[in-house]
Amino acid sequence: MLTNSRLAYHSHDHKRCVSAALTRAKTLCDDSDARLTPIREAVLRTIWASHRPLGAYDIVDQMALNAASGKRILAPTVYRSIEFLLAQGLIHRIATLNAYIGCPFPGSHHSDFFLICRECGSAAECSADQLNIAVEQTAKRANFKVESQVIEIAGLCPECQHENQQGGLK
Amino acid sequence: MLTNSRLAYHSHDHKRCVSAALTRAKTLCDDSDARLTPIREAVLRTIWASHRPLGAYDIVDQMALNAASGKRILAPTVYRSIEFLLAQGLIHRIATLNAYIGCPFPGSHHSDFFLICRECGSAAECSADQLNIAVEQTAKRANFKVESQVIEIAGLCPECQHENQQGGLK
DNA sequence: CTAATAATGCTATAGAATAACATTATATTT
DNA sequence: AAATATAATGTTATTCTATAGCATTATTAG
Repeated sequence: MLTNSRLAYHSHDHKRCVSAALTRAKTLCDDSDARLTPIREAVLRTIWASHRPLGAYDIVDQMALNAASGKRILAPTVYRSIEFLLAQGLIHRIATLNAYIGCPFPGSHHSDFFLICRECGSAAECSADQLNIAVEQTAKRANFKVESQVIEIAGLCPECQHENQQGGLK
Repeated sequence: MLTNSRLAYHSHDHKRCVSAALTRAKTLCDDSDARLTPIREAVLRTIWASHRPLGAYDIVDQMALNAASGKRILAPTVYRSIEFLLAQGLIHRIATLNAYIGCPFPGSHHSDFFLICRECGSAAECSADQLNIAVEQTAKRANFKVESQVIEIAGLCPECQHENQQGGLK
């Protein structure tokens, strides 16, 4: 099973996640003649600020804060960057949250799903053959031809399960 | 595998789907002391007009048409009915479409998923142990505690695959 | 019958996403 | 380098989805 759940839910040197994501993004865009402009890169960096899916307007606000000097990047521009990053496979949309999250392993073709913690908000991306096979087989039994799939699982991540136990009834 | 895919994708006597859904709804609401008011029933009937997920504002429009005489039912009222019907398990929300669809087998506890045809818009609900087990096991490997899941699969239903073949390159 | 609770009506607004068109930047061709 | 085409961004307005807040009406409980 391919997953970034270790990183997503536990404290770690997140700067490495960000720099790795940006490096991969540059490489992939170079290879496919896609233009990772400064704005697009800034949007990607903003999304990668954490492992929590981020709403489009949160991105707008964050970018305004970070570039406190210049002019605001407005919603349509952010949405265009999102569209670009989605097309490149550098980010994913979380339908149940209307939010966006960085893809930890772009480039590798994968049918992915997300484990989203309702407590801390962090989401891990996973790819499991077993699940993809189950999807294919059940669809096949209905003679349905699968083209895309959205699998979003909500619950408690390891850390937040632990904290809930410690916290008792609170 | 529990599914209504036969009905959802193929022509059938849909009036029976509607009356069955309404009968079940009344029974379930009676049993749980939930009040299936005329408006709520009308919303449920509107959603059951087809096997295609229906947007909240489409419901608003349809209800205005049907009750052409009296006064319009406005969005907040429709959303309240939706909230009620979701709570009773009589309908489901399709996150990828921001739309709502009748549950063909309410009352039975089931972790369900949807096969949504991008061509005709019809969606079948399915419940497959194999898929639920796969979800549980993959989540377990990440030490993630599952509470709810959204699985929405898009593609082509049997009918629309067939039509595409017949239509050739068009 | 009255008080309490639930449901609906109604207005406004929040939140997510895109349309349409102007402007600027980048790439391509000559 | 200049001219042209293409891509990206700026800007304003709007559409679509969903809910907040409060008034009114209906239903239930005592």
